[in-house]
Amino acid sequence: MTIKKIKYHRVYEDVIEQIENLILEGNLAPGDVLPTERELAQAFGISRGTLREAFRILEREGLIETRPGGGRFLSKNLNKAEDKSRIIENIERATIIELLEAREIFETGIVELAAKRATEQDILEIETALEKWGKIDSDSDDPTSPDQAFHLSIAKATHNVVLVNLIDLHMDLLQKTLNKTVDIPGRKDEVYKEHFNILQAIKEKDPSKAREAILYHLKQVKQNILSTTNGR
Amino acid sequence: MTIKKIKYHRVYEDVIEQIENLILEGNLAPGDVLPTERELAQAFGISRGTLREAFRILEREGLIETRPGGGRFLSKNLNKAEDKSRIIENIERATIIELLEAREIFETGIVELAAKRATEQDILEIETALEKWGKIDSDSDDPTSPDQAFHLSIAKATHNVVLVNLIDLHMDLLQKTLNKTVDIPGRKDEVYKEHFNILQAIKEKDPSKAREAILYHLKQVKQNILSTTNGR
DNA sequence: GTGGGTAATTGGGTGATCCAATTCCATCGG
DNA sequence: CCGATGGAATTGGATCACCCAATTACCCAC
Repeated sequence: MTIKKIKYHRVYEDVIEQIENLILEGNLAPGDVLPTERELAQAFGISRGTLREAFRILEREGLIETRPGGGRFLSKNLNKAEDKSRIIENIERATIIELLEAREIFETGIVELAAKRATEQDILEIETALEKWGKIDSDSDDPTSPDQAFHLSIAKATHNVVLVNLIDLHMDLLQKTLNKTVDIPGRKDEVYKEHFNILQAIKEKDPSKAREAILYHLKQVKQNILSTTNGR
Repeated sequence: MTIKKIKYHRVYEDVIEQIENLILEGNLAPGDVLPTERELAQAFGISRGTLREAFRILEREGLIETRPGGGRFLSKNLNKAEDKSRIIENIERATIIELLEAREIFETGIVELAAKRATEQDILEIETALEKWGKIDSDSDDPTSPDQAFHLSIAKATHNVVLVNLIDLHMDLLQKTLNKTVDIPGRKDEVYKEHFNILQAIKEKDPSKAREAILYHLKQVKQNILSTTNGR
């Protein structure tokens, strides 16, 4: 039997959940005013202070708005507000396979764009990132952040903030798993070579060559990950 | 002179900002224990209750962790915690051009995958979504959500949660702008036709045909948007 | 040392209390 | 009759004193 962490129960979290449920069940409509702090506190059987902690969170998430002296009411765009944080949470729960698959799709697009658009300055930054990767020795504590930096520098060459941030997010989520693959003997040099080829294609402004280079790289990464994990 | 909205000043927001600054300036390192509630409250010159409201937020954002009876300490991965919410904010600030460009990249990948993987059930759901789009009349108040549903149903056919959520996010962000393009005379029927072609290609399990169909559709969408806006 | 018990510390939560902004309504003036 | 006005009640913002439960630190017996 596995050992479960005992999670401390916070009252305010219950309250948040209950209020969220009320909203989702449609018992409360956008724009509706909520009962007063004092009423709700009594109804929930908790103190005003605790209730307000819950409201602070709901406020931050955009579910409710507060008019001091006036009252609290549901904000109009309740669904979207919550969706956005949920989207990231959903992505976090994805399997590595799914992440890699998505990454393959948009990183091929990124390198193609980068090959078309990279300025001399962009290329310089990619080179710098590549060199940092070359310098790390395997005892270094965090070998993936240079890798992140390399892929990020390429994304930046597209001059598209959406693509930059998507890669950013993905590298973050993959980081823990990627760490393990660097330990594979000889893998570090291979990665350097693969990165080098990508850079080369971008320098030559050859989108299809860049595409092939990143596809090969991602294929290797995938293989290495699968050999060190069980796919989650 | 323009009239500025008077923003109500919440004490707890100040506290959050100050603590965040302390962290960013490096005066506090990951893992460090924070002073006790009582000490900090006194230092800030506020009550414990207010201070705790601030901590609730910081806790939710993953910056700090709390051990009841133990104390509060900075969580190890402070940078990432904040990054994640920032990533979405960054994407929200992107121009429409950038959004469309990114979407082109990964929606082509999505339809290709969908064409390979769609089950009969998936195709049924895409058809249903398409029919709903056919039924709306232009006076309807929200013509884009059927459009969203269509593209979302295709993403679902990839059986990859990452791709589903990425499309979800993008459609959300594009929604406001897309609304306008439907008003263009005759555009509604064209969109139906374009959607139909995409579905057809998926039914035929023909990835490259699906790719062409979505590329054509996105090209049209882009043109229509550019004709109704000025690119932001 | 090790284990266990005890006291101090710390966050969790409550309730009474005051303040400031908002809302509501009765009142007054035209 | 109707709109402006000026309190009074209401409501969220914040504080303070207080108690509880979990954690921690420490000392002592073995």
